[in-house]
Amino acid sequence: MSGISDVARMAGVSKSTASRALTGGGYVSEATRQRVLEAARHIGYVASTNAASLVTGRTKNVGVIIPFVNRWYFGEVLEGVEDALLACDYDLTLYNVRPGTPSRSRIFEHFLARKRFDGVITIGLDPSPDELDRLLSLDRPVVSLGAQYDGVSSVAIDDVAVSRLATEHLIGLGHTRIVHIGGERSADLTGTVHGRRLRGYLDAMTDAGLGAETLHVPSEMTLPGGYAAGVQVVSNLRSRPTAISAASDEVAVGAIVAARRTGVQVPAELSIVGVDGHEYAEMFSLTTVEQSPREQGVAVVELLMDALGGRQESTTALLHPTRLVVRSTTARPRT
Amino acid sequence: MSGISDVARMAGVSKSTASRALTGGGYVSEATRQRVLEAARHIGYVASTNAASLVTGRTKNVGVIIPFVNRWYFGEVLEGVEDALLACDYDLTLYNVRPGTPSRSRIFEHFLARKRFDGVITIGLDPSPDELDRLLSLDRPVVSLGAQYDGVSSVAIDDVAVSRLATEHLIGLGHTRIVHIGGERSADLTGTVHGRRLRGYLDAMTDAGLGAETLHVPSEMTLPGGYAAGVQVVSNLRSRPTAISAASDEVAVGAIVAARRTGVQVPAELSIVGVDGHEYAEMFSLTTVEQSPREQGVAVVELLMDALGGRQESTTALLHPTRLVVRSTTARPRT
DNA sequence: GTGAAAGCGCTAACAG
DNA sequence: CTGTTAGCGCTTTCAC
Repeated sequence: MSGISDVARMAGVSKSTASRALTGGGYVSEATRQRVLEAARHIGYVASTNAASLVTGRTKNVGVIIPFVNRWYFGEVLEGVEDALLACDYDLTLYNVRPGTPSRSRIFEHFLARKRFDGVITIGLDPSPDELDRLLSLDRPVVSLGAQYDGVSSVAIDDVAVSRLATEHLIGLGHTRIVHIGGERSADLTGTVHGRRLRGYLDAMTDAGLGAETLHVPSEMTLPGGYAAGVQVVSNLRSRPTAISAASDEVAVGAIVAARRTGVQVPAELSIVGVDGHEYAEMFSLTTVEQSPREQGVAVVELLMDALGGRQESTTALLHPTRLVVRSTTARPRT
Repeated sequence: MSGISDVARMAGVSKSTASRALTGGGYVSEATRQRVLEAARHIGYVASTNAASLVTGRTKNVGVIIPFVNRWYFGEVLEGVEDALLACDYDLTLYNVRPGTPSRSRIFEHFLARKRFDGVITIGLDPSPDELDRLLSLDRPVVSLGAQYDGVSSVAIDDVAVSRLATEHLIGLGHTRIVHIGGERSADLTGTVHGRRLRGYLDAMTDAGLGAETLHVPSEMTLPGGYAAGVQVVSNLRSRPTAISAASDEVAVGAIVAARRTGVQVPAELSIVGVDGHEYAEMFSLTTVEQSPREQGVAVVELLMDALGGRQESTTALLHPTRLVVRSTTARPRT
């Protein structure tokens, strides 16, 4: 448990000089700096971030608020964020706010208030007005990924465009009976990811003159969710579509599994396209629009670092460059 | 940014009395306590954990070291740990140490040394001797899940028994050509999860007099890993087994997907059994030995809390109660 | 360039 | 039961 005074004594300087040499602030002669560094290394000195925080107000820690850890997209983003944060010498404190759980409110009411971080990153968060209030009243920079609110810089995907692209791909192949799986029944078509993706589908259909053929089957944005919806879609032989536009890759994979269990070949008899660039896409012959969640994580950290580095006013939204790569395994409808 | 002195002033008491009332240490008259609490609530006072840590030495934070976030088992455990930690009023700092990455060494060498936690939880960590050294020299309680080292309390699964059970289930159905997918080629059969699971398979086969029929196809413990191995196993028609014992559910699901793409029905023509209790098991008709990773996460937090609460000597290993529930969808071999 | 002193916000003896 | 007095380990004016 050696402190900075030990280092100072060993190097034959005062605490303040040692501090300057270690943190890089103020003037220190090169010779002295070396001596201090050497001493620190020798006794394995590591500054108590705690004590430093107390005086500087900066914690070298950021809070990450994330609704799910165990969904592919979120897990992937989290790993990207962690990596990028480490590179900047920041620790990451995890706040897992699963919607509707008691821990979610405890986090917003209690844990965030401790302000053990210099800034906050929210991943795909859909905050209630109250939650948003608390977030903003933290008086720390907040950046968000995949959602936009006033006063918060964000990295955003153009969900409408992305989903539209997926749907247009299907239309381009000649499909007309295309159903969309994902989102909630009466979602607003702007405020949520699945809502915007539903919108992209609707837009594409309408533009292609297929507005009347439109069908939306709601589902949770998970693999089991996609499975359940897929079972429903495929089992109804009368209305069975020739293609499915899924709101996410997990949903799409679930739908594929459902189709296969029912004996429907994918993509031969049924074409399915998703959004995200899931690493399992290949295995399931899934056509998908690539998004690289990992890169999104890195991008949002960069944005936060900007905010921490003074640029306080940047509450502008930044559109993440979407790589619109469609893997071409989808089939034309049988005529 | 109101401090404890503001609360004290408002309640008409001294800082120390306010502190006692707030933290619950020492004697305070009920009347005073109420007055202080009221004042604190009124101005929305939240103690600076930082300052408190500086003097008490306790951070109300624990570090979680985990090699993967985006594998089902790990994600699930992480969510369990987070929940349990919140319930104890602890923050969770995430250290994602993917094997072989540069960030891994940076974490062990640099980040852990900051000691911003009261204790550490390692999840399925396979530390090098050097890493283990650093962990132990942290001078903080360390508990582990799924691995055992000297000087560290742990929650452990009986991997050998679990895998043996899975294999015996297959044998009981009448299978004799059973291959095991998982683990590395020359893994030691004690030090790693996949090694022990391989061992359980070998033990079961040997005990059933099938020692000569033994076949191990190595794979990464992931869905794509299981897929690749599954393709290999299924495509070799000559040696094609009638059943597969997989080292984890992800591997098993991968193998199932591989089999289906090759036109092999599962479980009709080929029986596959895994270990973990994956939530997708049902969807893939996977027979699995249930483990509830989430509960394991909770258990390991309990163990850490014990260690934090004084019980310093408890470096004993604790066996996690394994729920050996086999979902019976597996089929007998065709005769 | 370097050192002395003054806290950051809080808790923990120790008297009263 | 409550107030006073010291610091926790570090950074930061401000003289020198």
